[in-house]
Amino acid sequence: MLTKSERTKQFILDTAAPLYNEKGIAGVNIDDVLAATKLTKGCLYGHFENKDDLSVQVVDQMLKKVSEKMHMTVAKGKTAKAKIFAFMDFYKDPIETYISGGCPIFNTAVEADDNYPVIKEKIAATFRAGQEGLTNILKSGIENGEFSHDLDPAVFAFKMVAAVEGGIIMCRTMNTVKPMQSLIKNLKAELEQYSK
Amino acid sequence: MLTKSERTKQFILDTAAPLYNEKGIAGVNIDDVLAATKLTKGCLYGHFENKDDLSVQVVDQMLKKVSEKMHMTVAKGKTAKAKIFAFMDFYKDPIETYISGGCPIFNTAVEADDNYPVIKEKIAATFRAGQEGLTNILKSGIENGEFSHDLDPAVFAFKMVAAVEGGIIMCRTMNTVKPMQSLIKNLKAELEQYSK
DNA sequence: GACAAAATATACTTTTTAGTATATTTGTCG
DNA sequence: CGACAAATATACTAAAAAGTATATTTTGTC
Repeated sequence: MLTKSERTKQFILDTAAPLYNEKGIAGVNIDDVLAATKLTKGCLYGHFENKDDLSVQVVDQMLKKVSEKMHMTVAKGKTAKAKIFAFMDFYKDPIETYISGGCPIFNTAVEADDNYPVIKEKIAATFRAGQEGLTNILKSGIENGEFSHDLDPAVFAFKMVAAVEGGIIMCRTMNTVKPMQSLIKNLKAELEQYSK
Repeated sequence: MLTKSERTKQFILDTAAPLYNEKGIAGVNIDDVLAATKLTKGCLYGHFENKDDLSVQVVDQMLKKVSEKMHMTVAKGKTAKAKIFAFMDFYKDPIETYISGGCPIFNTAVEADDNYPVIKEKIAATFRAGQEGLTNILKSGIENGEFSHDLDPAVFAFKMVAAVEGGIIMCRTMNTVKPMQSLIKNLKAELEQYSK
């Protein structure tokens, strides 16, 4: 069982996560976190050295959680095609996301880019792992005869993730889920072209 | 000719733009802008009511400039295909962008999403105008026989922008331009499939 | 169930950032 | 050229945010 301290720390991270995802790292301040958690400074600073420490840990956890969740979702697919389709469907509603504020990977990627090298590197690792995972699924689909050899796994994996994630941002801004649904349908059709 | 005051204001907007694009709206503070412009508070506040006013005008101008620039670039293409290819090539180097920090539309879209409704609506309008413009180019390409009727203009336009913009963010984070080059090649090939 | 240690709350200080009042300079036009 | 208005600089105040010292409460263990 977790100790009381560990549970509190986890509670802070969980409660702060959607705040960070919505407002961005620079947009969150300690008082926001205190208000959301209904804790006090003494308590917060008992668990985190300073704001930066909190930020890094929150983002770190967000990245881990979404990767895990994505992995679980994809793993449920029995065939390579089913796994890839499961990935596409993950954010089929880009407005009501499982964590409020859209995809935490992309949100933090944009902000970390020129400002937080440590976080940026973690996101890069997340991207690389994701690309590798999806590419391997597509490769195994080619090997087991699901897809033709004309499919370029790495290129399709990149295109798919870039399109879906870019689509999330566009849909959220324009406040409509429609284009995302068409996009997913189109990407699925594109992959079907390579099905045998 | 512009008055001295107008020139100073424009200088502030131009100098602050890359700062905003890199650090985000919440990440920029007045002192950053003063340091970059080498002006003083008295001067800055003579041109802008407050920080919010400055932020809105900077973002507004960034959106206008990038839209204009994009429009010019696309307009140079003689055929529909050339225009679409020109769009894709616009950010073919996602790291050394014409304004430091990546694409200002997407950068601000992510931050404005849950925080700045006024700016968010401006970005939404920019997206809609862009989608309409690209869709119309594709439509005219179908009408003049460049592309087959199997091409869905609106869906391809969305997919292309989403993929390219998403690709920019991924490439910047992973610090590589390679995947973007493959992506553009792939999107061009996809469009070629509909060429007659 | 008492006691030590850990966790949390309170009340403060420090630092950072935004904003303003006023002085000085600069450009423009009679 | 000189006056006057506009533009800019200086030096300040106000507000917000981060961080800390210390008191109090709670937790887990014997």
